[in-house]
Amino acid sequence: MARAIQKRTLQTRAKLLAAAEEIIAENGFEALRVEEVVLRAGTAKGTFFAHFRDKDAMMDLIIGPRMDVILEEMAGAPAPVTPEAVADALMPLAELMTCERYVFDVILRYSGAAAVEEIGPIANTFGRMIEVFAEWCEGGAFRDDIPAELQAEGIQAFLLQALAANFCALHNATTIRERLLPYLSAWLCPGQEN
Amino acid sequence: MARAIQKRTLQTRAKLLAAAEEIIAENGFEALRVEEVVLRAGTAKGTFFAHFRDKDAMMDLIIGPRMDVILEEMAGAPAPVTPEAVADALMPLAELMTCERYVFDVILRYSGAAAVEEIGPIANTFGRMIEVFAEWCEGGAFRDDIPAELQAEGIQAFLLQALAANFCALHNATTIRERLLPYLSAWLCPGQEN
DNA sequence: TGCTTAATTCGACCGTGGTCAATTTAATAA
DNA sequence: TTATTAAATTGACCACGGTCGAATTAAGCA
Repeated sequence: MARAIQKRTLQTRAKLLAAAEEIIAENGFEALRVEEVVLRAGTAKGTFFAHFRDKDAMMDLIIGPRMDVILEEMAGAPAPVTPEAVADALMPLAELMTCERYVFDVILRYSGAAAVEEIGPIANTFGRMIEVFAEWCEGGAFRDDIPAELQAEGIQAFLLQALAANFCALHNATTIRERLLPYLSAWLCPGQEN
Repeated sequence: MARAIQKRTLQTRAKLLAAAEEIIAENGFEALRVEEVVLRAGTAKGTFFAHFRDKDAMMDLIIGPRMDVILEEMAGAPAPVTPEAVADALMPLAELMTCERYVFDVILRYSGAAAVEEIGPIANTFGRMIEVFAEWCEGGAFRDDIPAELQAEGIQAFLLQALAANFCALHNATTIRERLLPYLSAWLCPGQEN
């Protein structure tokens, strides 16, 4: 029969996550070593992998919620009604997503669920992102020839395009916002003196 | 003073690449092990890393040219003049880019140059891709309120969006083409009964 | 309170990418 | 031809993510 989860289990998991957050606060995501996490948490290495499928799964669990916080702030604020305002509204999320190259890689890798069974925090955030963007588009401020959800998916695609270019040697002279705005204008307000 | 590159050097490099291609042909990209490459090439492990910065750099060198072959075929063919035709024209490239999850990951990682100094084959291909797409858009078949290059970048963004969704648990019921077409129609021909 | 068994933890071990000081090879100078 | 030296190659070694069977702990039952 299925037994209840032990309190110990939750404690161990919390200790591991706390240790990870500590390391990230000190040295960034990239610098996180499983070895170091278990050392600080006072557990064995095997315990780590009993709690998280792999290192990236833990990252998913740490990065996803951070994105959610920002996303829910966006959802709570008044909907932007111009491409410029959309770009502005996206900046906090953009900043988090590009805080490190490694973070952006993890986000990309987990943006679609890694496996069919399991939709992780980041994948969920990407779904939620579409909802939030779609709500902006429902308002009627932008084009009305296509569904709001399609518009939302376009915003997401262009956001990723602009963020990826940020890490590109050829294009990183311009800022993310500068790169993003032309896309958004052309996508959300086609034909309007772009 | 600078000495000429030895013939031996080129031979070794060729042997390593040949061994890698062989392994890929047999078992796919994901299965490639550096250990196995040097074994088949008859060299030491260190030699591999004297020729390629890391394993992924070699992948860049193998995947990039494969993409180029397809891209130049696209460039040689008549330009598509409808969103449907654009989607069709993109399919061969899409198939290569998604042949393996691992391949798509490498492509994404190298699509912007990994480092400022060095623009690799895949990054080059992404630049060339914009040129080819832009030429399609110059033709005047699509919207004319924005520059052809911006249109081209949009096509690239949507291609990547559609390919990424392909690996996503939530969306992989539909085909890449099905996912791509609505984006292209809305992007290239806004306002036309989408 | 002890017994049984599922859940949890442990840590030695492995696979694989990547490093580096030492060695070998070959291009040029003497 | 021989000496010199830069380039290429070698393989033992390291770092680090991840595995697995053994040991331990605690939940439910008699």
